[in-house]
Amino acid sequence: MITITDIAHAMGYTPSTVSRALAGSIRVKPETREAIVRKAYEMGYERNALAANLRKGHSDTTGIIVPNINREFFSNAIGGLEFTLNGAGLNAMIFQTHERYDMEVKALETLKEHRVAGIFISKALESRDGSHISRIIGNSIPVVQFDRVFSDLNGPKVVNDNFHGAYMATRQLIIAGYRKIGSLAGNDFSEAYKERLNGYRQALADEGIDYDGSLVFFDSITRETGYASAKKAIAAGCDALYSAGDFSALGAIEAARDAGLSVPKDFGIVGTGDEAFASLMNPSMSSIFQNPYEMGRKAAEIFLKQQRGEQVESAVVPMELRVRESSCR
Amino acid sequence: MITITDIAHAMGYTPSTVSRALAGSIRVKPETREAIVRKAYEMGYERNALAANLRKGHSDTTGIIVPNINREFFSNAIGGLEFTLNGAGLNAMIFQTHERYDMEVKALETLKEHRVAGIFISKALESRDGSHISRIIGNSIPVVQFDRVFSDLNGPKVVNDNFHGAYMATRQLIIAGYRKIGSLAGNDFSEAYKERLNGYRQALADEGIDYDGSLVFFDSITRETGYASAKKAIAAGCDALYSAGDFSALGAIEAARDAGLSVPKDFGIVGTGDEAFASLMNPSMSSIFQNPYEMGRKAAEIFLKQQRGEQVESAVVPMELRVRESSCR
DNA sequence: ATGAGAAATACAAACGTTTGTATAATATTT
DNA sequence: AAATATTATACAAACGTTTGTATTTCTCAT
Repeated sequence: MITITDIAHAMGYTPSTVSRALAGSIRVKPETREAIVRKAYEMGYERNALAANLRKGHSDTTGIIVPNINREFFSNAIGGLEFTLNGAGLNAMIFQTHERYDMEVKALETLKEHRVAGIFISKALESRDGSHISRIIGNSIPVVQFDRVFSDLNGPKVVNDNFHGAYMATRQLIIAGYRKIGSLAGNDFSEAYKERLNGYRQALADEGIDYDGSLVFFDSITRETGYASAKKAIAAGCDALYSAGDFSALGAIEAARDAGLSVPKDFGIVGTGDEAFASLMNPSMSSIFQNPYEMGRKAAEIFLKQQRGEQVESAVVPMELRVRESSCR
Repeated sequence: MITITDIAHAMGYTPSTVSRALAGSIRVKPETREAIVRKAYEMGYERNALAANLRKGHSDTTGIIVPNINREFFSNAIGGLEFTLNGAGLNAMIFQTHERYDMEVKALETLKEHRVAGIFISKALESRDGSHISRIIGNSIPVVQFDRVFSDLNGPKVVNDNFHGAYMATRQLIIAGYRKIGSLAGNDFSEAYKERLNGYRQALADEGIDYDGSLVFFDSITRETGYASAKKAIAAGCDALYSAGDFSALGAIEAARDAGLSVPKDFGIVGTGDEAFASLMNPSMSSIFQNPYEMGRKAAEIFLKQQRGEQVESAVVPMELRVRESSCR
């Protein structure tokens, strides 16, 4: 494998000059620079990023930690991150935690070992607080949190405007004529779910509907739990639900059907996340689009700003209500 | 940041001994090893993977190149790869090509710069052959191809048994009683699609149905092209389709509905890929499951084998027909 | 022609490991 | 007790860059 030293020897220069030439430094005469670049190409030189990173003390690679990459939301957020990072000459190592605390710790340790330039993280459900991040990373590596953030951990965060998303969804159901609207609120007491619940409550309040705590179901937001909770909601007389997740909304639709209710005529629903299947179902499902790609882009931009030494602050990405058949009777 | 040299100085050993102790070498006395490990922990030592990789001449990181991570297939294949690689103490850098040749080249160059231990690649549609891989990587880094492989590029490959998948799908449609069965065959003349077409033809032949080339549509397999092709197929009298993709199958269902046909009573369909929406639709869509997680695992195992110097060979992963409502009248 | 200043390049150390070889310390054999 | 074998650790180079400083070479004004 050809090194800059080989090139230097072959041309009678020193490695330092070759290094600077290849880096495009103005400290080397244009003609020599060109000659060196040409020679490097001829000799089939490939820069060793390992050595360069070691010498520089930090890597040109960043780390992304997410619960799962096979969710619409996260894969698109990664897409946005990658796009912006690549544009700045940075790469990304991706780690999945599968919602497990120990895997999150493992990922952080590996990224620390690799002296990555920065870390983007969306927390695992199992992780209660951000103390492990402080412990492992400290402030040796800039960390940008997105979507699922640790409320106790300082630093820039990119989150959705969950309050307004849930507000719009609930309001749309009310306007469509549904009267007894419950909610599948999630069981992870993260900011995101709290905010969604608040948005739901505010929408009810603004439209003069009393809040009824018995119509709010705190459970995980899977298809199964959604089905079970919706069954209870229907038994309690609900004619609509705002669900903090799309899979639980799907379960709710199934529960409504099994209860002999027609969607959207007898029962309305709006989900959250706009998973691909939401628009492909029949009837199609209304959902709140989270704009994950944009969140990824924002997170990366905040990091790049921070890297340039500029002041950074957290960002809120607006959600977008996508009204489809399931919430329009 | 603490280094092994710091630990060595603090304890009166040399860096080499500390290095060996932390690596668990038997060349250092058990008691010293333990003492060093304890001290390292106390001092908050974090190994610098950059330095270690440089010295060793290769990285503990591998590279994964896929068209897009936000497809059911690829995100799960990555999941399988990661699971196996992590178990062997390896990490992965993921790159998306977005089906573009130039991005594939870029990814390969970056991975080469990083002297990754191995590369897993599923080719971009735009890439006609594997000459760029030979050119950039040569045999400096082991490459394992999966799913979308370059037929002209040697080395281990992990592919689906596309022939049998398509065969089973077509046969199921015949057995269900459909008579004039066309195919949405894809327009990318890769092995995968060719094999699917062959499987389709063989199933027809085995059931004594004549092959009619006019019922086979070579086009990309998007929802839109699927809709358009299915429209023609219906006009030509088809009562069923085997689609080489799920999105085109979805388009076909819409085309059938718009033509006043009921699915599956008047029109049957089986897709390929088993995207999440296939099971969530109404009627649910039959599809061939590609077992991407298993493909990822296999690819990683082949790589690990190769790394151990063992003989490796390509693998074929069976597909699984998931019969649902859309193909059963 | 000479000296100052600028431009171009050389020198050398450093980043933090790993690893082959050498040496010191201990154990074993005769 | 001396010679040998074994074990434990030290020494030093190397991986391929980057970068601060020193040196040489050139340019230009005096």
